[in-house]
Amino acid sequence: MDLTKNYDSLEEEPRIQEFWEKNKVYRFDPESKKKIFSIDTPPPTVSGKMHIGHAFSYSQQDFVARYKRMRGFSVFYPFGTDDNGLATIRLVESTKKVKGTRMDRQEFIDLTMEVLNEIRPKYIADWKRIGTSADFDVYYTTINEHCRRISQKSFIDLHKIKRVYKKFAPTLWCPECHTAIAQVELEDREKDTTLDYIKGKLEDGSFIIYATTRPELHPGCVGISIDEKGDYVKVKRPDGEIWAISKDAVEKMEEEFPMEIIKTFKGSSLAGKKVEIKFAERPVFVSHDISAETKYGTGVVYYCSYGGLDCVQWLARHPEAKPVRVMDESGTYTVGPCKGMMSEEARGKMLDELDREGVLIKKEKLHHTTNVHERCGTPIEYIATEQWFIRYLDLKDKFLDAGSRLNWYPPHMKNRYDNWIKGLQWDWCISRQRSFGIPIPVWYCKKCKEVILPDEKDLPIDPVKDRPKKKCRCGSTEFEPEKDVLDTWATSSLTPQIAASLFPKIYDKLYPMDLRPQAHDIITFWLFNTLVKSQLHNNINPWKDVMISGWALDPSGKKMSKSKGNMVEPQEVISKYGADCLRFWASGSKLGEDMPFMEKDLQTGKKMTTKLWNASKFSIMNLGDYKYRKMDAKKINAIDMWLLTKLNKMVKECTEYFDRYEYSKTKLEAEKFFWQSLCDNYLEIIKDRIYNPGNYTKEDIESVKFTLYTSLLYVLKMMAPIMPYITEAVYQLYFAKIEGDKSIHTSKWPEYDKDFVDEDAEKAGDLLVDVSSAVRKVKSEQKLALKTEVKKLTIKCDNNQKKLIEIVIDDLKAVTKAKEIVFGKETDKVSEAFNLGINVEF
RNA sequence: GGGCCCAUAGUCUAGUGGUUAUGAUGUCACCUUGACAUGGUGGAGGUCGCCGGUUCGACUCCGGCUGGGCCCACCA
Repeated sequence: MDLTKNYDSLEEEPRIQEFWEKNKVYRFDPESKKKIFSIDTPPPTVSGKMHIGHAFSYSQQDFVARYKRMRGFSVFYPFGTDDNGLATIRLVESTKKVKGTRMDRQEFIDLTMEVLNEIRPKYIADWKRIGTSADFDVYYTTINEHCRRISQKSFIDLHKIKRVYKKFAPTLWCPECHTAIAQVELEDREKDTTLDYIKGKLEDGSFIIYATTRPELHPGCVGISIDEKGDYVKVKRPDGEIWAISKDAVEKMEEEFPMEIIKTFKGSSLAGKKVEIKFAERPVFVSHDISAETKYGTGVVYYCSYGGLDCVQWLARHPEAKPVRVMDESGTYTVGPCKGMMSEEARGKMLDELDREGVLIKKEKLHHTTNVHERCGTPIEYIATEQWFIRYLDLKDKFLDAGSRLNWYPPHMKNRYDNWIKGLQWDWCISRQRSFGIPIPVWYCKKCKEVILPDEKDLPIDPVKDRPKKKCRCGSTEFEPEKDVLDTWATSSLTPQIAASLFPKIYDKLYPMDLRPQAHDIITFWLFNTLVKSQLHNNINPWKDVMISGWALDPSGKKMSKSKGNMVEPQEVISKYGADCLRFWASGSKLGEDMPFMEKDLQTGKKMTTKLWNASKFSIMNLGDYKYRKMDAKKINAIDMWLLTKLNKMVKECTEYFDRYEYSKTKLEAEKFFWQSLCDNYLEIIKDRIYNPGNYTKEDIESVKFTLYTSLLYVLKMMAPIMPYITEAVYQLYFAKIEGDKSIHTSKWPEYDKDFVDEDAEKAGDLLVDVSSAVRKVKSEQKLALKTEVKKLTIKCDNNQKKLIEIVIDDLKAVTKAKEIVFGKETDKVSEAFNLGINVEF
């Protein structure tokens, strides 16, 4: 770089990045005596490409990391990738055109590892390119040996304290992925379907009418419920048929189905009645249940194993009803007329069958939301299988309490956490029926079925390949391996422990961590799960602070998604504007707020870069061979003191903002100081001193150079966390050799210095700016160039103002090009905008 | 249905119990001045979503409403 050129971020940034890497500027030194600030960096899921939302929130995290580093902390800022989950499997399946469930287990594992090793470096390169100041040597992938060991140890430890258990129970199941999934992996999908009204035959020949959205589950019907306190009726149809429905339902149905009430009674008199349900294995009995309400449907609910969470809960309340298995792991029906079909197809078939049997009376159009698996969009089923769970529903209060001990930035994000916990319905299902992932470290004794756990020192293990080192308690040496793997969240919920144990000697200094930065969409997944693990294992919170970023939205403020095709790729943006511009944009949103992505905002960052470069160019050229030494505040010129006062106040504010993770306000203040005070005014004011040093004393020149040097350096430092490239470029060009730090990013954050704060000087300078502004306005109105000389400038003001202006009168003359300045009353032009009037004679 | 967030010039946005309501972008006029035309100066553009209340005074605090967003639940 040299001063004559324009700054080209596209050319310079890769070079600067290389400089950082070569000099290991962001290296974490475990031996350092500095106080540690540890960050629980989110490990992005390796999925091909970084998206703009990543660029947005990772930039925001990085502002903080860089700030803390400059504040003198030894910043522990590791980097990991999350690559053991379903997302990875899907990536491999789609790029290699294979299907994990149909491949040999080991072959698929090998293939997946191969793909990961190939794409990972390219993927990480995007994070480096946006200027992430993590130490990329402090690295983990959630599938590597280190993570496998810690994750398996976590399983074993929780098993020992009986927090992990295995149970045959209905589970959320994805028929497409062939695996159990967790509540948090569900997504809503709007759907048009029908609510089907069906007749069940009572023993007296009358019919009880129930409505369902899942008629295909008839073979699995296990019961019918009503509200025992509700009002029900028997009605007579024109053809003589007798129906039993709730009283409330009559109103809704009688228009379409003429009916005459012949008897009114309480729901309780239906209880115990036997009902013949078509295609059900055996007759079911009417029972009371709290979930049945007369005002919904017909007031009669039919329950299947398993139509949904409600059915699962109903079965738990009705132990007399035994579940019937109707489908296999692929969601295929194994019994009844729909044998061999999946739910969608089965629904149509079953409706035809029911119609033919004469029990289908009505199909009502219904628009509702169903749960689908977020990874593949497949409607989920509930299937009873054997799964491993972490038992935590009993600890809701503990987690709520732990959550309230975290410092939330911004505070209202805690509500999402609380809301989630209050709504939890299931223990945490951690087993997945996949071949790729961290194996659940368990064998079963073939003889006595006892669970055999490996020794901690042997971890990680793969029970399919490895064998237990000792006999079962019953003496048997025959074992069955557990084939399931752990859900990826079971591992990624251990990132603080995973990262900290990369440096075992200082583990206690790293964990619990200082900060968890992340976006708001995964509060319920990652944040909550991490807290759970830390509480279960160590009874402590995993971090002190959590900082929640918002999302990057599309230009019209809509969420970006692949399906909508409104994604913006950061790579494109960077190759056009550079990383500083992207980061500048990301710094414009308040923490936690979503922000629409608009290309013109990148232009603003570009302008900022150019302005920083040009102002630096001007300053450096004119500082010449200036030897910096701290000046005595008493020897500083008034107008210089004006700027230094503003500078110090800005430093104080910006520091306070950054300590609260309010990087956007820091940026705002620093930008305002730089553009308005420094560039628009100060640089113009001092030009006469700079260009005509002969007209000034040595002290005047020393003062201006000291001020210019300090202000520019401070501005660069304040902006360094946000725009790390341009600030580094200028620092290297000029300041590095004087200041002695190898990088601006390891230099010290400026400190507020009260010696350089002078209220009178600030007021005087402000008056100067007001007057010169008014003069500019006059010149502009008269269509004159700003350099036009003023013969006589008259200022009308009070005595206090006069005294202040006199302090800076030479600078005022210089900046307004006024030959003469007088104070007086003979103003004929009073500017409305100012509380002082001026008169300008040319 | 529950919870949370948001509403400020055409667009995006800052902000505070009393100022002339911030900045960007766009727009209009002027200025090619020895850092910068990727610039500078100035102008126009707002009943701060609506309705009440508290207050001497509300864009700001409180309540309600409307609209938008997010999270959660449910729709048998």
